[in-house]
Amino acid sequence: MASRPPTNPRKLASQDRSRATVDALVEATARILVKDGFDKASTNRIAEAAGVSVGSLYQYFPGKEALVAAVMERHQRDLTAVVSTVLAEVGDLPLAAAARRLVAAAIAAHRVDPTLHRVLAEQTPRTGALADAEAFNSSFYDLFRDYLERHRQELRSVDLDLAAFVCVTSIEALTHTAVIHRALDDAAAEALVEEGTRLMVRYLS
Amino acid sequence: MASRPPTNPRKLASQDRSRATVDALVEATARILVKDGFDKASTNRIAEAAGVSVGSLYQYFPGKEALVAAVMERHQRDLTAVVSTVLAEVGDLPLAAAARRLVAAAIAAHRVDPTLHRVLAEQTPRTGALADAEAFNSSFYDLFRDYLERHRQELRSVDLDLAAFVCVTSIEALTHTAVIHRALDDAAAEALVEEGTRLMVRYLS
Amino acid sequence: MASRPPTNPRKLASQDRSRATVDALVEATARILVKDGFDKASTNRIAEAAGVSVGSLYQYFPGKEALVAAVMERHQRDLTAVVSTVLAEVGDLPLAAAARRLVAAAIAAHRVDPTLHRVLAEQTPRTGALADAEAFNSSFYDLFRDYLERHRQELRSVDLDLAAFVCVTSIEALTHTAVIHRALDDAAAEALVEEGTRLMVRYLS
Amino acid sequence: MASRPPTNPRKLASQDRSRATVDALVEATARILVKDGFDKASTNRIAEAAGVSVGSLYQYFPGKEALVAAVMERHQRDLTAVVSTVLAEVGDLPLAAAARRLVAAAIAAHRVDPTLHRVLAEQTPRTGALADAEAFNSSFYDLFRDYLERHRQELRSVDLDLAAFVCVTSIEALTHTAVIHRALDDAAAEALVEEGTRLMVRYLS
DNA sequence: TATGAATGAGACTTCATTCAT
DNA sequence: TATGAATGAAGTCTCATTCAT
Repeated sequence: MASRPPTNPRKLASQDRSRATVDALVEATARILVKDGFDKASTNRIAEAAGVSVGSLYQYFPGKEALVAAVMERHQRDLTAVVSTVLAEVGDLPLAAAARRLVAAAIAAHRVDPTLHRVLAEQTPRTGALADAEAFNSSFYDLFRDYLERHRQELRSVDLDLAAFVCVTSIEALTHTAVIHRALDDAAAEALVEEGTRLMVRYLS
Repeated sequence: MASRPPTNPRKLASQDRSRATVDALVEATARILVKDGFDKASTNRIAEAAGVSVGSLYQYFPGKEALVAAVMERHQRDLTAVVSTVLAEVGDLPLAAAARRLVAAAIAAHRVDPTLHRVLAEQTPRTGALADAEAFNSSFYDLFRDYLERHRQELRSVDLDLAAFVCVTSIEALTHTAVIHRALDDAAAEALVEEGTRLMVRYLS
Repeated sequence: MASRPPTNPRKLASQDRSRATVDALVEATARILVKDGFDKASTNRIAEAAGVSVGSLYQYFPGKEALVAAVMERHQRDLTAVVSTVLAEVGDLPLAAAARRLVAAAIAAHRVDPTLHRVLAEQTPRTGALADAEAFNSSFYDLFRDYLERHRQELRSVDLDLAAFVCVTSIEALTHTAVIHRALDDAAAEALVEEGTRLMVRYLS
Repeated sequence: MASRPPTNPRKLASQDRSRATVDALVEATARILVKDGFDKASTNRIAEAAGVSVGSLYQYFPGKEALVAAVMERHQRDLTAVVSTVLAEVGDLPLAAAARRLVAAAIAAHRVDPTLHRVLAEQTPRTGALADAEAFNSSFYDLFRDYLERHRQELRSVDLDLAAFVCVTSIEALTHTAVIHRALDDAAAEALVEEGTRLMVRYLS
């Protein structure tokens, strides 16, 4: 067997290697964030945990902030995945049924990686590059606004942007606070879904 | 009888001096927090801004965290003052009227020192001593629960603790997000009061 | 009963008070030295432990060094008391008997306040004022030289100063090292007395 | 065959650089200890004297203590070299001759770097990591015990461990005190050798 | 004389970032 | 491109000492 043609694969290998390094760095950042908190997450420690030299770290990220931002984005993607899946499923359901599923999904989303979520929410200064990651729930607004738009006839007449803002902000605050600051057993979660659903439904209709 | 021993006056002078130093430090911390953000608020800078030596700072506060906690508490006291005043005023009003005033009060509270509020919310890691300051809105829960208790007959049958949690958390999130992340002109504020009121009233009745 | 004549007693009272303060400070210094070591013995802590203000401390002692020096002197006085008592008792005994008693006394002396002794020996920098307190065993040299002088006829012909130096230094090192760095049970102490005695006696005769 | 991968040489260069930094730091520590004493030996000053940044210092040593410990070890190695050389030379000589050479060697050892020796002995608190360096003369015990073992027939019957302890401790104290606290001219040194030898020889036989 | 608040030099240490190899 | 030794500004904190009251 001859050796594989070198150029393309080599480039690919190189790209893969880059990709792997980037992933390892983001992964290591998340790990340290969860294990030791934001303050202890120094670039040197992250590089070491990623099995990479600090020099390489700076090859791929302009600094610590960028790494944390990457973690935030990845986390946000994970959450969005949960929510948008549900939204797709309930797209045709009437408000009451959809609302219930959505509140439940919000709780589920907050349980994806609660420790990371907490560190990101409580210890990470929303400054500089991180300030933008603060655009946080913006994808949820959009997704939910879409739903509302398509179910306009079920709603009282209302500014959809405002209604989406009110619903998303309230539900996110409710589920966040409940999951992060209270021990949320199944019964409590059930009650929370109940109340959250009522809050949304009665507000919108 | 001989003239009184100078002990008491002396002690008082001493106490005043201490008090003045402590106040100057807390005040300086707030100023720097607002002007330069959490990260720039080093103990040396705070001491300098307070016109006091670092040594004195450490005589009264174990570190930066304690200073920021003191600022948080002071800020929280200010907010609570606004809200509890209104709650006292509306104690006898029916739900709909009270709710409107309360939502307005929540917005007013968030406008007490918005920049400080923002820094505290966005840049201050809730870690160590600061983690407890996270007991944040607990005074609001209590105050509002009292109101609900006294107006029970206007409400559907509901767990008051849970209802208070839902209302306070939602309204606080709504007003916080609106004031902090959106430029809230008077019209928008008016609309927000409208929506917030509706959210609460319909949820509770 | 008339009040006592004021002048003299008052002065005395004052002197007593001074004396008491000085004693309290030295005592507190020793206590902290033993409990927390030299590094933790700050003037503020010493003053507090003595129930006295820092200001007063500086009224009586020029600084931390002076306090430690006072503790050293007091300790040295205690040790000297032990040794000189024994030397007085054995003044007329022949060398062999006297030597045995003296070595035993050296061990006893090292057991007077072993922790303080250790702190003084191991943690206290012999610098500045403390360097002189280093004149340490000088009183022992003198006392022992006296003994040798009075028993000259039992000794080989030898420079008494040199002989005293050799004996005192050796015995002190032996007992110090044994007491401080080894757990010295009764059997070991007995053996040490035996060897120390032999060392001295054979050296001198 | 392609040219060898640069890894090894590079690593070596790296190692050399590290080694040089470490050496410079230890050397600088010793220099400052000698010139200014223990108290003045701050990490910043040491780093500066070594022509290295503080950061580098902390890359290799956890703190001042570790640096001083390294100096102690190096010094101890130097002393041991002197003594063990002589012990090797006199291994076959009879006690009297060997003893004389050993006492002389002890004096010589104390003259290797007397100022450093003094600083280490008088100003360096035997605390934390430094407490262990206190294992100080243990190598001398071992070396000397070996000699005694091989010359057992020349000795009275005696516990070799105890005898080694007595001899090493005494001679070390004698020479230490003489070199450090007395100006030891040649005549005095000669007399000291004489007395030290007598002390050991008569004690052992 | 006593008090203790205040001082501030300076010690220790960390960490984001650079750069020679 | 990777490496990791080196950098040094900057932050945290302590403590001997002073001095107004």
